[in-house]
Amino acid sequence: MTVTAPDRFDVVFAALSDPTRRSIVRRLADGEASVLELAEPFPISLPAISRHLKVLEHAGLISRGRDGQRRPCQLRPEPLVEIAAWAEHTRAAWEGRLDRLDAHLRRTADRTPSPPPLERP
Amino acid sequence: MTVTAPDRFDVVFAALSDPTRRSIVRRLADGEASVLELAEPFPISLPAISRHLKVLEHAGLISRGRDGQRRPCQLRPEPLVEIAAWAEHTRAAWEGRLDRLDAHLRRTADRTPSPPPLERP
DNA sequence: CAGATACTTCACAGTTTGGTTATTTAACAG
DNA sequence: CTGTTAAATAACCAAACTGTGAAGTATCTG
Repeated sequence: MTVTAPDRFDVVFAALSDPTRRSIVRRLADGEASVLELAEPFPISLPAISRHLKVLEHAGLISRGRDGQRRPCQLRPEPLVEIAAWAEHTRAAWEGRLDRLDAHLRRTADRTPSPPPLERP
Repeated sequence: MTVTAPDRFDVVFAALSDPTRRSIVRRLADGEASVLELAEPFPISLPAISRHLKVLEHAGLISRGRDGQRRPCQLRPEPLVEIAAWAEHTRAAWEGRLDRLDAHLRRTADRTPSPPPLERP
């Protein structure tokens, strides 16, 4: 049983690759907001915002409610946690490599005064 | 001076939005590899891999050396750290919100048996 | 009912992306 | 120099993405 969903990563990373959408996500971290409120800072049309929101929703990064004629958006942090874990896990695997561990030990374990970068003629 | 580069996030998230490229990144976490070695698991052409690698390089996720006629690729973990930090920071901001803190306290602090969702006729 | 407000959906245009095959460059092996 | 291997580049194509303005839907307001 996998802890992380199969391939929502595709759509989550894709969703976050757009600056407008990242900005919206950051905005929603401060609390829910309506579509118009979210659109306000951006110089693009409302339909464009609407589609950005659909992308974010499809990625599981937001959920939308209904409050009268407004459709308030809420951040859903789970995908953020998942991608952070993925990135961290990958970095950790990289850091755990023997060769790099080796290099790291060489740099830190003894106090040899940092071997000069082997100047070439 | 900013620690994180201005908008490499666009290109980093975009780079990671492709499953082939994520797979390559994971592979490189286990150590450097040549283009042919990286291409081996995938059913796509070598030029396609080459372009994937260019995308990853442009995102700062890999660097490439030269060893004879091979061009070994190496993972560069910095962007991974940056996006993990971004995601975590965003999640932390969300979690820090008063309303959610409030809700959280209501759920945990006292032991009221979860008020039924206010059924509507 | 007739607006007005808050969005969403539609139809279209320009750009980007991910793949292909064919060609080219670089380094090694005889 | 010749051939082979590793990889990059060029030219092209179909699909997906991001924007637009116009029209449609849903909810409040009078």
